[in-house]
Amino acid sequence: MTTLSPNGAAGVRKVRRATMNDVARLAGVSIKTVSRVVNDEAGVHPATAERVLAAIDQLGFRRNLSARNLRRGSSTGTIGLVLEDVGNPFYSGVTRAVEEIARLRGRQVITGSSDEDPARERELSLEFCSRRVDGLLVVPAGLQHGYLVPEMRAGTPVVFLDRPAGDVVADTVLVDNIGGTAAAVAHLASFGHRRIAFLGDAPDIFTANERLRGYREGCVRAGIGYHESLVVMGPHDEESVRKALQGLRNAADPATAVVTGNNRITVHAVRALAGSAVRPALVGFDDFELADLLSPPVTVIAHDASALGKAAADLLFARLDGDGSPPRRVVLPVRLVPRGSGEMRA
Amino acid sequence: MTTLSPNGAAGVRKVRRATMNDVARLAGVSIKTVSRVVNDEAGVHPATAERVLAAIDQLGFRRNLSARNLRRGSSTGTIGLVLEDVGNPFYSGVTRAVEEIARLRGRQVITGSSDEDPARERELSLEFCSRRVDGLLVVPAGLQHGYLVPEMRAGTPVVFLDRPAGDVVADTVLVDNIGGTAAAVAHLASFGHRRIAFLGDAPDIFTANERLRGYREGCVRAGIGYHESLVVMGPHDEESVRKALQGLRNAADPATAVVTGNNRITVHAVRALAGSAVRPALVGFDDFELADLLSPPVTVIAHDASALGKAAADLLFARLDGDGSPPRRVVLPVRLVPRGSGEMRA
DNA sequence: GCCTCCAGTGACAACGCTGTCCACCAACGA
DNA sequence: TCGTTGGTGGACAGCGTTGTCACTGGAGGC
Repeated sequence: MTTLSPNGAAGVRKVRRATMNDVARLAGVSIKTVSRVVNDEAGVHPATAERVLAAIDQLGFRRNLSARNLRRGSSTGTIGLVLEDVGNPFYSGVTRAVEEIARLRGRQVITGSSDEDPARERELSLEFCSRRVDGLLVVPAGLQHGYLVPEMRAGTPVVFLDRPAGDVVADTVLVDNIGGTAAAVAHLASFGHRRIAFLGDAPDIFTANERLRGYREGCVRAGIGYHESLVVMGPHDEESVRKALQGLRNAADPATAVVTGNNRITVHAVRALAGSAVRPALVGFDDFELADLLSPPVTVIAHDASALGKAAADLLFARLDGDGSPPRRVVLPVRLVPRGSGEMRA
Repeated sequence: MTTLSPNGAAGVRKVRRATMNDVARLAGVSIKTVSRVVNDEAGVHPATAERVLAAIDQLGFRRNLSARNLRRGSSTGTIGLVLEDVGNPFYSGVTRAVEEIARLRGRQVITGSSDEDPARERELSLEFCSRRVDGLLVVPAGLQHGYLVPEMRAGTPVVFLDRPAGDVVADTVLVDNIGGTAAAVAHLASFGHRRIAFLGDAPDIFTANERLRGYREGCVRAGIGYHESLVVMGPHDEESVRKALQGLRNAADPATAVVTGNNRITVHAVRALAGSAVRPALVGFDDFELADLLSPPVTVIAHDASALGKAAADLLFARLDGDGSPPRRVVLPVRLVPRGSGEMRA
């Protein structure tokens, strides 16, 4: 059993790491021979290799990948992933899927959360480019991505996911936001609902806006008309969702059903509605764990975080493999999962 | 509005990126002057700087951080995070917290999921070391970490989190697993429960084992005794949890309460119990979203993923700042959140 | 007029590694 | 005997950057 303090002699920091040169000196061979051993190249006498390996072991040598990649001009073996918040279950699912694909291709993933801040998104993306990532996956926070044009032109493929880039034509993987909310409205209307409200995120967020469009289309198509008074958009913490629902209930002609624009809003709504006797029907965008076990359960528009991540990563690697076809836009389908969240009118 | 295909001339890949040399040639200055401009060093004539910046812009130059770090021998500005699964909400919370601290220190985070596979954990950790991460955060999957000793000795600080390292004395941040399950048992016993079961994960997982110990201690302390027949340990998918619960219910002296060993098991249990008329009281380890909105709500032992990530990252950066004190073991407190999940006996 | 000083600039080496090319030494056939 | 081959090993350059140091020319002091 080895037990060792991490710092060797206490207080000593920044020990110089052993280099191939050190190994070579210790083994009494040239640095090139060490390189050959480390890279499993042929043409080294077994006895020599043995000596080199012993020296490597003794010095705790580990080859410096930066130097190797610099010299070989080869890829850094890294891909960058910029998203809104790794802590959000949806994006962590995306991250996991990307990691999985990257792993199959022998790449590491370096992530960063933009927190919906365009400046931060830009900072992260460019930082990753400076690190010479082989490719970049970006969930756009802002609307301007001209700053990535030089990077793309220089050969770093970029794939946008969940939202499109603002002013650049590039590979993009989206989900069918419009179809989703339209289906939600159709679903509710099929149960006789005519006063269907929409609670969405800030309208400058692409997905929020698309989902509003889908909602509107759904209303028109269902013949129940689009009424602005039934729409509340904006940043949604628990309190504002509660207020919005209150307003919709107290109106002259109250809403009997609500469509929520993303998982956070849905959860806030569920919490706000808990315990109240008269509850509007609820359909939420994004599925979430335990939605089926609430009472009533929550009908949702489900889309798959890992499918999104996988599609984007696959596209990125296709580009890395030399696919030079025109930029693609992939739209992943969504799926209505009916769970009976009060659609049946009393 | 700039619109540009990412690949420039279709099909052309791997364009050589502009280097400082290219910029220097274009601007008609020496490479060193370009370096000075890029690094905001004093002593460059404004007009010269202007020319250089124009060239940089025209070529889409971005300094190569690998080369820079190699030359300066300075940090790579990266820290590695090896965990079980970024897709798990608990670990994604950890990731987010680590990212946050890293960001304040101007570092990027590179993550990898081990999937509870020791070989994969090792592979990821060593890969990160080859990339010369400034430090490493590891959620151990295995019990042997001697492979990290050379890295630690070479000056890469390593902090283990959530679980301790197997055979290395090193910085570790844990949560109070034993205290947590003990408190859960005490809580249930205070409501008169005497037949309290425990459903835990595979016992070779450190946390699972600790939580079992806490459960046992709690039972003994509450004077209700420890009965092996009330304990089910092992890999837990939904089906096996369902069967275990059935077994506990159909026993001669059935359990009236259940303690579950982690969030996944808790969720499976909730699902298995849904709809049944007679339900045991339930206390779960790990809090989870919407636990309060289930009926009945679920009492939990809560611990904070972001607190764990933050504590570990803080410790790592303290080491990077030169803290050479002996390895520390930090144990974060847990908190019982009573929600009334059937503790009251009928 | 001469010397000093300084702002502005560049030449060069080196970070750790690998690709290229060449040297050396046996053993072999002619 | 010589040239040739194959196996083994090393010298050297250079990836893209920065630290060191030295050079230039014009301003200013005596």
